[in-house]
Amino acid sequence: MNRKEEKEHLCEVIQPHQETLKLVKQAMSSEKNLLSLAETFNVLADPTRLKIIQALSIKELCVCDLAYLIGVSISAISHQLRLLRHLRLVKFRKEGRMVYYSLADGHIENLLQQGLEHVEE
Amino acid sequence: MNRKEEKEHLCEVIQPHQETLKLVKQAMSSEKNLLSLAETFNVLADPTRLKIIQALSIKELCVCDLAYLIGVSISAISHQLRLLRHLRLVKFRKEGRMVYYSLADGHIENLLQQGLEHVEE
DNA sequence: CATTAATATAAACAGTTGTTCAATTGCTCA
DNA sequence: TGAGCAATTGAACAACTGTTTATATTAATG
Repeated sequence: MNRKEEKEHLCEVIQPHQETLKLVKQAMSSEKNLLSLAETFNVLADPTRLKIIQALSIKELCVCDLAYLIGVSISAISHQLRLLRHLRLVKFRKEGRMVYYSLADGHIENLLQQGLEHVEE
Repeated sequence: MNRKEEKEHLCEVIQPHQETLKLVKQAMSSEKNLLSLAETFNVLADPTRLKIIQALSIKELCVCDLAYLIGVSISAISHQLRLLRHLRLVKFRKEGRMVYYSLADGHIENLLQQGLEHVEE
């Protein structure tokens, strides 16, 4: 009747799995870590950002070089760079009216590298 | 005048960066690999899928257990499982009217593990 | 100082994504 | 066989994302 308390276990086979659930629950990472990890992977889930990160892992580059190299508009690159900047994954250096970007964080570079090894098999 | 050929290098400082661009271009992964890698990371970019994958990396589970464990509806879990199935990342085993899922691919488990190490620091 | 070049930013748009709701399948057991 | 349950599926919807277009900012250059 009261459909408010339906967040209980839904299937009827509670007994056999109760133990398993307890076990798995204990072994799992914290909600906080999992959310944060999902965010990190999300950064790498877009081809443009992936290319930016790989390019910058090779060499410091200006916005225009990145746009040319990757083949998208300067505006699009600039938007992605802003995102990466806010996540503190890239840093920049101004030289006259040009802005040179480079990676600020070794972690993301590692993840990219490890991902590539999986893909290249 | 002819604005069709604007896909050339847009900034004027072509000379100094031409060499750099050639260098970086050579060092970068193929378009195909990068797209495929972005797709892989994309699977891990959603908290629900991340939790499903981690849970299954610990133990085989039925849909209902996953729903209960992760705290989302059975339908939502089932939709995500279909996606993971199509990507051949999970496999399943039917037992009566219940379906037990487990990981089909060690790669994704490795990536998850390596990601966690980065986050947990 | 006016102009032009290199970025940055804002608003808008199309495409995608994850969830919910409702209906359905396939199985078990009485 | 038919009632009930686990899981699947399709449609619909809201939220989000990446790009474009247009405009602004800042610095060199003549």
